[in-house]
Amino acid sequence: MGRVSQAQAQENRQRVVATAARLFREKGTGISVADVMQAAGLTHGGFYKQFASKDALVGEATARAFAELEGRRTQAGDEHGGQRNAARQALIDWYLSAGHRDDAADGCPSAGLAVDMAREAGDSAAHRVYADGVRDFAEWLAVEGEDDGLVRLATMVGALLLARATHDSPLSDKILHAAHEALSVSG
Amino acid sequence: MGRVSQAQAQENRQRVVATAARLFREKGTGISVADVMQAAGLTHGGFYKQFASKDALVGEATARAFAELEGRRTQAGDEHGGQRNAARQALIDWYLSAGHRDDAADGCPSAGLAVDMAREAGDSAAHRVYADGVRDFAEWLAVEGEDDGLVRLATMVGALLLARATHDSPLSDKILHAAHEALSVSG
DNA sequence: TGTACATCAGTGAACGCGCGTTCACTGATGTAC
DNA sequence: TGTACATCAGTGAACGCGCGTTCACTGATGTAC
Repeated sequence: MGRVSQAQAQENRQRVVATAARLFREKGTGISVADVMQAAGLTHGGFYKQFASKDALVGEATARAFAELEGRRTQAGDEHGGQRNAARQALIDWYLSAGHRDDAADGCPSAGLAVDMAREAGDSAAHRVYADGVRDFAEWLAVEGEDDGLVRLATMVGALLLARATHDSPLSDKILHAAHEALSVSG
Repeated sequence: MGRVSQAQAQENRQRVVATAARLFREKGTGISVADVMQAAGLTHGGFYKQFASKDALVGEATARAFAELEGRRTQAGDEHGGQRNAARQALIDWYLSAGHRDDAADGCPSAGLAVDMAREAGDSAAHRVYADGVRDFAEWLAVEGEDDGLVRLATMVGALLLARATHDSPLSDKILHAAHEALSVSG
């Protein structure tokens, strides 16, 4: 193949991060470097020209996934003209939908990466990014003057993960519906 | 070593299942057969004399972990003389404690195995056992005539997994406390 | 109850395979003049 | 603006290692008489 332009190299690098951000959420951070590179349309040998290690990619991909989530929040805010309650409800509608359950790759990293973060060493870059992302998301979900959003987020994450784990059972839809109703009544 | 008595062989088999039930919850079902066997005090070669495959062990260990959870529920019921509300509150107290967060091996399989179930094929024995276990647990958590327990369970699982994923941050305790308060007020 | 032998739980080495990471090589890009 | 050459993104094969699984072997247990 030979050398590639600096602009092309940066584009390739970003594609690897974006691909990893999707695959880590869907399959876990255990997915191989070779699989990520192949999904990004490259061979695995070149990975270490762009990243110091797989851990470094996990850190960047985690940040990227939370940036995508923040994009969804901003979009929900824009679509509802800055009305916080309506924007929050729109995000909750998406969060507890069958679509989100069945598409972890484009979904919330608080849920998709939770177990991988729990089982990893505690002082990594990914960890700090993850904790910051969870805190920001909870703050956005908070109802001003009433709560800090942490319980609302816990209910959303728990319902989503339980629904995914029982995806082959009628229980899966029941969990989503029950959580959605609970979070729509009390707002 | 030579042959071992049938009673000893059964005891060894049960020890492997119990060890796997702990390690799968703590480290995920990705932990190796060799590691499980070593933790049970055996060499890995003999594994296939007792189990058809690693998947078979995952199925049995999942059932065992849910049986342990059922034991906790029964114990909570006994300790409160059959008073359902008090027993439920005792279990919630344990569930949302730092001790449970830091000891996944002895903890709730609904939470500890959720992501592994989500990422596995949908028609395994472990899946059916898992879905049944979640359903039973939710029913036990339900407040008769008021709800079906699914939202309560989702909040508990979500708070526990988020607390584990942020275990290196002050956010972790905050999540547990917020969820515990929410589930103690509304009962 | 004793003896002779078949059974089989557990051992330890090996299998093919995929992992994260390294490296010699390629050849278009970027740069010095 | 052209030319000569150094740079380095990407390739493809290889590394040591651990995975799930298999297998020849051991020798105490269980059983037939």
